[in-house]
Amino acid sequence: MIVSEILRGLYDGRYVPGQKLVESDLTKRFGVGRGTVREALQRLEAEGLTTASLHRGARIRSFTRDGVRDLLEITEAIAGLTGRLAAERSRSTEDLTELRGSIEELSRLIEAGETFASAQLRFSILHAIAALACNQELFRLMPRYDASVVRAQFRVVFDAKGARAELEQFRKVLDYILARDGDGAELTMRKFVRRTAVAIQHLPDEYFDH
Amino acid sequence: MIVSEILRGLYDGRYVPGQKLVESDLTKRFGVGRGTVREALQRLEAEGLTTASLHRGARIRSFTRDGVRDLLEITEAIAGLTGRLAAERSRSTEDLTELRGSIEELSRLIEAGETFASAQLRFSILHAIAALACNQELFRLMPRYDASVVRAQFRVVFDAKGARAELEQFRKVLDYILARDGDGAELTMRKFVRRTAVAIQHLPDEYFDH
DNA sequence: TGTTTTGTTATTGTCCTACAAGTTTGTTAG
DNA sequence: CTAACAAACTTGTAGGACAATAACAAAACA
Repeated sequence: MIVSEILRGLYDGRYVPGQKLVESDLTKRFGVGRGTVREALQRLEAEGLTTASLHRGARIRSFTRDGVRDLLEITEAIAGLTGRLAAERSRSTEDLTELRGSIEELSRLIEAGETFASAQLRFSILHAIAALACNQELFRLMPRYDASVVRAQFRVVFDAKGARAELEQFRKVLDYILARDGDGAELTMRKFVRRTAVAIQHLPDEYFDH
Repeated sequence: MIVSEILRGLYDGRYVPGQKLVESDLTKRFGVGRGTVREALQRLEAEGLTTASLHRGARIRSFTRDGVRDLLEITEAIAGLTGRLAAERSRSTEDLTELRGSIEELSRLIEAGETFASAQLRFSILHAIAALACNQELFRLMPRYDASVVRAQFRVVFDAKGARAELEQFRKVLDYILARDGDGAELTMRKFVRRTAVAIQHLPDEYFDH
């Protein structure tokens, strides 16, 4: 699939924010028709990974300082809602124990330096929390790939230290969910995003698009 | 544009939730190629107006009871954020006076029974509030058309009485924005959505998809 | 030299046709 | 009435053609 391949390429640096995606290149690269490529590009745009303008084609998104602030403001609100709903609505105890298991595995992966695997597991943990929230619409919003662009563009922020801090937040959220404390879960999820937002805003200008 | 035409058709009942959208019909109806139709359908799906499944094509979305609850939970969070940011960040006084003018005009349109015009103005008021929030990402989320489906499917809820209640909420939000009261603006915007959600949940089963 | 104009090229937007893959509908036999 | 089968329809995908536009390079001019 073109979309997942570009995502993967974004992770390991083959694609970088701002890069142009030319249709004819992609048809050759993936051996598919132009229609298929165009559909993939549209999907990428809908999910926030690229921006397109008329007769100019698609580029991988590149955030300005304000742009990433705006995105993370919304992400914070959505993450908070997810935490709250998970705490207030989760019923399945087996999902919760599975979540605890995933968190501990993430801890191992981080310490082992398995960055790609831990990024994937991190995503699946967020997905699991969204599942606890029993809200299907969250799944329509969650796989938005703009988060992947943020991680690619501000890679320095997502180091092992940040990962450990995130891990701690995951543990706290899980406790709040178990305690059915909606306020606590919301606040923790929000802090989890805001910590990232603050770290990014502290970066110097050269990390941002202009 | 196909998208806007279908939106319009959804408003005045030519398209109804659950209805199938066949590519060949649309090519004839709009006199465009199949590729163009497919792109339009994809855009509609990305924006939540239709759902598509493999080899079965696209249908206009039809909400279950839980589905619309889920959607409005998220809408409430986003609307709350919009209100908060508008109160905390708005600087331009001319935008504010223009907003006040739009609200008064909406009042006139509602009393005159101009339902389509008032629906459009209502949308542009929400847009104006989002503009006050100074967050470009909100504009990427706002034009999601799933709200149009909700209005089409649960039409009875959006009557003149509801419109007047909304109007009152708009006035309150504007006051909170002028007072730079983020908490008040957030709460009012949230109530504004929740009122709709509650009204919809009170409808009998036959209004919902199963 | 620097700037404006013009022409070339590359890319996208849209259309068309064709065929394979899959779903839905209709028919017939049991 | 049900199940199996066949036909018709719809979608998914490939590939080609053409016009519209943008990006770039070259030429003309001040």
